[in-house]
Amino acid sequence: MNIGQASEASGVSAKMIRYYEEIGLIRPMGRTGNNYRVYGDEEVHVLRFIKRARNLGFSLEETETLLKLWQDKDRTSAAVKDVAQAHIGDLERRIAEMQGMVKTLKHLAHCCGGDHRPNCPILDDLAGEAPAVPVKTAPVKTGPVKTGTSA
Amino acid sequence: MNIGQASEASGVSAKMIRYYEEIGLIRPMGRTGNNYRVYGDEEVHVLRFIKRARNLGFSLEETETLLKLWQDKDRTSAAVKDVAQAHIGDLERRIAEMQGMVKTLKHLAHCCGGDHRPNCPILDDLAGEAPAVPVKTAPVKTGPVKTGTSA
DNA sequence: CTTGACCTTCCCATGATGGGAAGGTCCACA
DNA sequence: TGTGGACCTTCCCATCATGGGAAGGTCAAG
Repeated sequence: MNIGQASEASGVSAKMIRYYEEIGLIRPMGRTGNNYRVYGDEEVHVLRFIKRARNLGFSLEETETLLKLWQDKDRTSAAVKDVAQAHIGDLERRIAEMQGMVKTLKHLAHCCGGDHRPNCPILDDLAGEAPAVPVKTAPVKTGPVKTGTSA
Repeated sequence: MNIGQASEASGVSAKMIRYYEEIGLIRPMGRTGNNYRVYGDEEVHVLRFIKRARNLGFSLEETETLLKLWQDKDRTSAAVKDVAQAHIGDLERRIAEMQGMVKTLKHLAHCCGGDHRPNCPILDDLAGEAPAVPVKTAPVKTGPVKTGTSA
């Protein structure tokens, strides 16, 4: 199986497969005489694992950890659960932060006429005048999570 | 006022102030004889506007739009509201996507013993076996939003 | 033998931010 | 007057995960 077929079968782009190999997330594949990478079902399975982890919002680093745990027969399910729960915490923090933004924005939008006149409470708020809702969003790192359609 | 003081007064790092100037978000500042940028209250006000917009999750591009509307006396509040509502939609999509992830992850974590044994439904799910919850997250772009403490 | 669909590597861009080097400037204090 | 430290300047690099595209090799079918 060439990289194109592995890509097709796993849902991971050829570009990304090469990248994952480059950063050591997956082992360098064997090559045919023409220098083409060769993949088997085993490799596709790994790629799908990665794909699924990414779809659940795990970073590549977390994904690597999970991948190692998956391949480690002496793992404890507690170790896996820890990774998952840390990630859940991450997501929940980011969700809360964004919900705070939405709340403020909805309030401002509600107060805004949305008509032909220039007067606008949204801009007033941004400009620091009329601090309608002094929202207190926590200092949270709202990072990646770029997921495409999930598997 | 030097860049350090403007930074202090606006909450925008000196690094970012220079960057905003470079990308044309703010006008190039005047310089003193020693080539230092000089800032006045006007500029600090603009920087705080940007800071606040960023805290509400607007991208720099959206922030630029808002900034222009703010400075345009012929704007309509409808135009501003449109930008805000598009952003609310964005945020809500991302929130929904992340909530889907959390839901799946919580279910998996719940099913996971979290003990010393290797058996783990989380890994089983990632590996494609036992597709416990075939979550259907929509293909949403869950991008930036990196906000620090809000103003 | 040509055409087109693959594959390869290499470099660049994204978005917003920080880190840090190398060098100039300014002020306060001894 | 000198000097140290706190500023400022520009320039380059890193992040994170991904895509775009160029330049060139390979292969299979027509």
